Amino acid sequence: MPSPKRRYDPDRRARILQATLDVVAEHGVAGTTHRRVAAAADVPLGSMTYHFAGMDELLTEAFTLLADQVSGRFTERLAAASTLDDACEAVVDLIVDESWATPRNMLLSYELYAYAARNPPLRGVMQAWMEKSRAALRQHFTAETAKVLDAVIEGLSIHRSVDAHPATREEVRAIVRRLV
Amino acid sequence: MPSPKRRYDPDRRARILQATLDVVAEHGVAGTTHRRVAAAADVPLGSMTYHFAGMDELLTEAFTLLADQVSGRFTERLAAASTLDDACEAVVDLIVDESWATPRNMLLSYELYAYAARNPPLRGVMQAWMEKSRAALRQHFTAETAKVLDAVIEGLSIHRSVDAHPATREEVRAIVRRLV
DNA sequence: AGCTGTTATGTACATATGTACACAACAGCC
DNA sequence: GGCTGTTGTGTACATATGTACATAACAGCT
Repeated sequence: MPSPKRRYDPDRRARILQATLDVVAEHGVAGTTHRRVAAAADVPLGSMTYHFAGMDELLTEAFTLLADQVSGRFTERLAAASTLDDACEAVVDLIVDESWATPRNMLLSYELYAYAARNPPLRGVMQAWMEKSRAALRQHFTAETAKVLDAVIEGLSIHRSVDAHPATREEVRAIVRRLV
Repeated sequence: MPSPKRRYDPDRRARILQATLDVVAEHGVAGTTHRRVAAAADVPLGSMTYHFAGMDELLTEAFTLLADQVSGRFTERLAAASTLDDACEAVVDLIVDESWATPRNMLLSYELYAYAARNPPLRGVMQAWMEKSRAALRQHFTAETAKVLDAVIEGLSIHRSVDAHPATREEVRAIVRRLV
């Protein structure tokens, strides 16, 4: 039995996962199929069942990747702030910045919430995500304030994505200021 | 041409819509099929296409019904409050009360958010829902506070549904007090 | 009763979908 | 070169699904 060298290409796997998120963003979990993902990732259909045991595994891993990416950027943005004022501004950014609370990210979050409700492993992922966000906030605020801010970020982001006339940056800033 | 008397039974239609929500709650939009809904409503498959032009119409009407029911109860709960203290307690109830922020309601909300993102008519429904909630809050609080409370209710409800150790009623009360 | 238009149902069918699996391609080693 | 075990693909197939539609059931009317 020579050197095992189990070397299946992680690149392809990663590309499929990324494509899965693209497809979910465009068609929803309901419209996500092996074929569509394969087309989006530009891999043959056979690759799907080769790399992933089934639809569940595919979606679970894709959503886990999403949580990692998003919470990573969340933490980065907050870590970049040094003063309390900076931290407040970072929070405002996380709510109103078009490059963060993008329609795509919001959409994927909704799909994740819905999917995780019926998928125990993903519930764990979401709990970890939430805890990581709070930890990032705790670098600048008290534990209590961190919890409230976390909830407000969530709620305002959602409402802004629905509202026909979303709150302006100044309004959001006023709300954040009021909370700290 | 005698009296038109178009009398097709609205009962059956309503029952199908209710069953649709049940099926969505149990299997998600992704797992909702005409056959499953028909079985849940105890009607023949043919009734599906007879009463609803297609899956889209079915889901759109079902989610619209959900929004009406939920926002109705939201408004009722707040209208029952007479003093400011009562109003605060009502808000706390809306967040922590097991009969309101039920797993089922949260789950259906997530599915609705995700679905509405790709369904323009439902976006209007959601905007109306949000506006109605804010109006109910404005009976007791200023417009600004109403907006924040609305967002906090949303965010805290979601986080409570994810959190392994959700905030207690007292903690939530403290947060609400802090905001008004 | 018979006639007529509306309401409702069972069923058939084209298509989409998840998944398995027989094979191909290929790297490493002799 | 040939041999071998692993990695990757094209394809076939059973099943699930949306939807149409030919009838049935029935209410109202004469």
